[in-house]
Amino acid sequence: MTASGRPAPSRPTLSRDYIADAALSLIDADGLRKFSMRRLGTALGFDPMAAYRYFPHQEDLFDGVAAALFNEIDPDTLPWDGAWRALVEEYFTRLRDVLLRHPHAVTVFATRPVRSTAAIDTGVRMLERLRDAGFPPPQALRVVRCARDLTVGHALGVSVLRLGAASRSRRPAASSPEYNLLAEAADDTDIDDHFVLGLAALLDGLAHLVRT
Amino acid sequence: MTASGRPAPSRPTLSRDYIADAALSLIDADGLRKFSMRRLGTALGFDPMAAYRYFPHQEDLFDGVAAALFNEIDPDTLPWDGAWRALVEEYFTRLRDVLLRHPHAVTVFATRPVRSTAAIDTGVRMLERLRDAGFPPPQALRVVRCARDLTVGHALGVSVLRLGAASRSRRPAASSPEYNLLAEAADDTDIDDHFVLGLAALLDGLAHLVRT
DNA sequence: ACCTGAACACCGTTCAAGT
DNA sequence: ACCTGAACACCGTTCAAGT
Repeated sequence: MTASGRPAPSRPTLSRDYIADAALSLIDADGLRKFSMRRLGTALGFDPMAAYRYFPHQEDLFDGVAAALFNEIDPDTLPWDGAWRALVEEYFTRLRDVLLRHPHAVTVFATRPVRSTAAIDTGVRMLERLRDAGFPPPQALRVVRCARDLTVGHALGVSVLRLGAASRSRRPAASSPEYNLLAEAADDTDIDDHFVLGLAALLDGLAHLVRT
Repeated sequence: MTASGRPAPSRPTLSRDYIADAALSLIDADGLRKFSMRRLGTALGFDPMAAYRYFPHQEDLFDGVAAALFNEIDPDTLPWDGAWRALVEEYFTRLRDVLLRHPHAVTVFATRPVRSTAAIDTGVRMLERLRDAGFPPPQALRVVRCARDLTVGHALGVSVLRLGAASRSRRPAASSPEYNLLAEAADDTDIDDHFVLGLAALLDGLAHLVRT
């Protein structure tokens, strides 16, 4: 494929997608704090500035990372032909699963809108499906935005707690009786098991927006 | 109050709270990207390393900024004696309002748990109130976590869009008919008006957890 | 035309040197 | 004992110099 005659097993052909995937891998491995454009360039086997030939700014690269995360949802295999409720639950459950698989990258996803064509097409298709199910488009948009806010907020909160648990686990000693109520309740509930409950409750509460 | 006899109108007494408030002001004014420990020190009128005498790491300072944001909720004036539903709605509505007043600081709040005594006391009080209203404490904790996830996710999403709207407003031209459904729906809905709807729906859907 | 790395203007953090 | 700023090991980004 390459014009050069080198063996070059360590120098793949660069492209925006390839670089964005490599950036995500680097973030997964070492955390967002340690990520840098320079480290990415050398990790790719090129000079430290290599990524700049494809992404003029770090922000643009992070847009690509967010798009890569979105693609991991695999939106084409969603149950588009089923009930709106099952579609929305599956979509956002997948989004949560993807984000929790990449705890170091959740903030990258949460701090920018994903405007890739895949993301826009999926958004349009979701609105169409909800409209066909009886939601006026503005209400359908509100449903999707609410579910997205819950999902992203949840993934971010869980990731923050899981990543922080290793480093600074300064949970205060259960001394005061007041603290015990919170501590005991926390010990009895997994850190992430409220998502299914919350998403179901949210959609229950929003179902009445059909034909309003 | 100070031991020195200087006029010193520009050199206030430093303290952790004072520095955290100053850091929040600096973030509000110039954005999180431009914030630095050095800029904070000089903004306070001291040497660039001044903040390190009170916060050993930037992370600790950001914990203080998050605690300052929490205090802006003014939890003591919440309707603690009213219905659980009104209490939870007011609490998270205030949290949203605080965060939207500080769009540059939302990520600081969203990326760490607030473990100040004020935050813990408020959390315990909220659980007590929900328990008295009939929620078993683990379910009460799930209710609070769901509402927090929705609120933080919402504030983050809205802040990101508002801050990004000025700089890179690359919304594609409404060319394709497919795009129009999303664009038209977006034009007809404010970027943040789904929060009241979503929080109400969520709490509607969770109310059945009482006495389960 | 593409590639490379020196250079600029910054960071967070440490710590030796002052007072 | 407290304060200060030089110094270290980095950044993102630009751009002159190479090929």
